[in-house]
Amino acid sequence: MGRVGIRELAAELGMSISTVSRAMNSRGEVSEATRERVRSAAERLGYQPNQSGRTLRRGATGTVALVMQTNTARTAMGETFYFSVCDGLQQELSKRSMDLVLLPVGPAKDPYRYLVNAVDRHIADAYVISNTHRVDRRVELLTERGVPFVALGRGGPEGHAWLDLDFEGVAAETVERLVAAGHTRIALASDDGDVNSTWEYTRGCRQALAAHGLEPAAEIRLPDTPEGGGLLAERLLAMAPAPTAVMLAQETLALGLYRRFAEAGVRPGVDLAVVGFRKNPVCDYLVPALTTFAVSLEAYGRRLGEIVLARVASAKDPVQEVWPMTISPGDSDTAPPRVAERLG
Amino acid sequence: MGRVGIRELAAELGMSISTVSRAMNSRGEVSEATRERVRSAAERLGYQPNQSGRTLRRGATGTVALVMQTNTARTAMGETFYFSVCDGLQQELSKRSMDLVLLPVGPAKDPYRYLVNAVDRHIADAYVISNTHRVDRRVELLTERGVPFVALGRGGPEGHAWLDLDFEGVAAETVERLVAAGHTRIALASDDGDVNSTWEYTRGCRQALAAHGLEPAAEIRLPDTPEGGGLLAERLLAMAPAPTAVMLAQETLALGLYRRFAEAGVRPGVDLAVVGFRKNPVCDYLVPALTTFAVSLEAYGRRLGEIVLARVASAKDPVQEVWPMTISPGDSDTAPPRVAERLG
DNA sequence: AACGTTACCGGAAACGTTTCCGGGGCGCCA
DNA sequence: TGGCGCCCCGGAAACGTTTCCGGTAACGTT
Repeated sequence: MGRVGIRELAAELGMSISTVSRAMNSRGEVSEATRERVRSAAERLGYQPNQSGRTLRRGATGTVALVMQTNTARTAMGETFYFSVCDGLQQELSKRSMDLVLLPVGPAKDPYRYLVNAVDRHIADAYVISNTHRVDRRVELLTERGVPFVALGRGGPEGHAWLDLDFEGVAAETVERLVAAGHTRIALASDDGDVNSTWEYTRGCRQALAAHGLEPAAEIRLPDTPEGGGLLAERLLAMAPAPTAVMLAQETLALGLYRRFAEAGVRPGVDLAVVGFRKNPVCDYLVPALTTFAVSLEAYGRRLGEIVLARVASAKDPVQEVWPMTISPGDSDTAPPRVAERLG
Repeated sequence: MGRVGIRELAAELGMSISTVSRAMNSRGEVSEATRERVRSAAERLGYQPNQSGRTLRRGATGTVALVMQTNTARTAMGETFYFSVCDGLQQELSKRSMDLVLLPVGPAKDPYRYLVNAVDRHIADAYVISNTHRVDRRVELLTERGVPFVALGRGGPEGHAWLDLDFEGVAAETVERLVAAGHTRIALASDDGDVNSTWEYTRGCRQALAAHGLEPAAEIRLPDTPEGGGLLAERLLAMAPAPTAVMLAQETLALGLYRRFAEAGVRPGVDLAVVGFRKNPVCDYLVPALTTFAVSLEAYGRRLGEIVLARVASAKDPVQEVWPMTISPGDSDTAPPRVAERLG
């Protein structure tokens, strides 16, 4: 049995295809009775408007695309992040009956070229780009073409809509917390890529330290992997005087850091304070539990959805918003610095 | 400036749109010279064939959809399962210049209805469904409609293509390993959902134990979360005689299990053997490192891509394949059972 | 009774592409 | 030189839908 199109449905009902179309889309003038008749017949025959035909005529796809790097080597914890955000995003989009698709760009592909292709072929009506860089050509591309989009993360030239986590806020609060505990030699560890998020975190950290007349004891950049955490530990152990606290822009580093420290007999939370950035389920189960900052990614995704919908509706007044996070204290930064001093 | 379509490009070149189309698709009779001329002009003007128009005419979208549950509670441990598989899948699909999109189905949505909708609207030419259940209506749906698909995981009625991890093999090897070490009271912990994977794992475990005249000391089912792991520990501690080993169908359980054991003074790998299923980056950094089974998810994804392409090409001879995994020994199952006996 | 208004519906064009069909050159052979 | 086949190319139909435009019937108003 072939697929049933609008023509077949109209023939079955003995009416014109225009009426059927109107009834299905609840738009234009059509009587309530026929609308109901069409709807039930469509249900019965399993008719669904063909997406390509509709898109071709309407010029709009009714979908939003979230393009994401699936670079697994870098973002070991990345999947749950995206999934949670997607849940919230999808919830919000479905209110306007828009769909969400995810466009995975593998490590072999060039993110820019990938996006150009997607935009050219008009895959979606709006795009969410993530993992924004300090200078990001994708932002230029999308603004130039007039395609609605929201950046999940700041970066690139100004004037576009973005939503981002509160990197400075977290950095500042972390510094306050450590300084209040008496720490003065605070090291800073982050990913060695040029994603914008670590740049913001680093900047926030420097600013907050400067407010206390301090500067980072070290700024160490390495791959955002468990192995990178091991390297970080080596670097910290080699320093003299040793820092009494270390701030991690990526929690993944904590894994290797903890292990290397354990081998060296250094106890996080006792001999040295460690604070991560974003809480994930694993953080609580590290020993000692890692102090991080929690955020409802679902709510974050919902807000993202709101912004996307606003963007589709109007190109004016781009929202630029920082999303707050709340501290989730663990046992990894309870060390008073005087204990740690003995190591130096 | 409006989007440039095939008509504009043809006008610019002074030739017909049919020739342009032929040149762009390298099909039909067209001279090498004009092909080159068209290609370069397309490049220059930034022409890309409109996807909807093409799809409408061709009746094929040129994309494969991987539909995946974004049930975030489930995949709590820094997972990159889907991402890694996507990388491999995408690599393989791009050889036939097909695209990959990911369809996220949130916890609020009904996976079956979601798929029905996607298929009706002809989102993709082929589908990969994951998280297959013991009886899975989606399999029936897709076979009935004659839509090419591959199940990432067994399940549902027979006769369709699937690719799955080697649950029985892993279960058998784990049992052999534990029995060889002298264990006889082996407990089995798994997710309390009805996904097919845990069913296969459990079955393989029972079979392997039966071959030694044994049966599981317990079959404990709980939520696949860190908290579930805590519950698991409670259950194990309450048993008398206590099992000397526990097999985990999901590694996430290890997080809560380790912690609750630590609180109770029970040392995994010394007082009790623990073995997980699939290795992820965190497993190596647990203390003690969790014994699991490793698999190249990228290669797995590439194989998946091959199968999908074969499915698109021909509906005959569905591939049904189990993917091997290799043990990655940690320190969590080195306990000889005689030590553990003292607990019972 | 004539006319304007309203509510609903049908015909047909349009969206952008691919592909079938036919036709014009051109070379080759008899 | 005529006929035949081959290589390219142009015209036009088709894919399935939405929407503009016009038209009919019913109804109220003057």
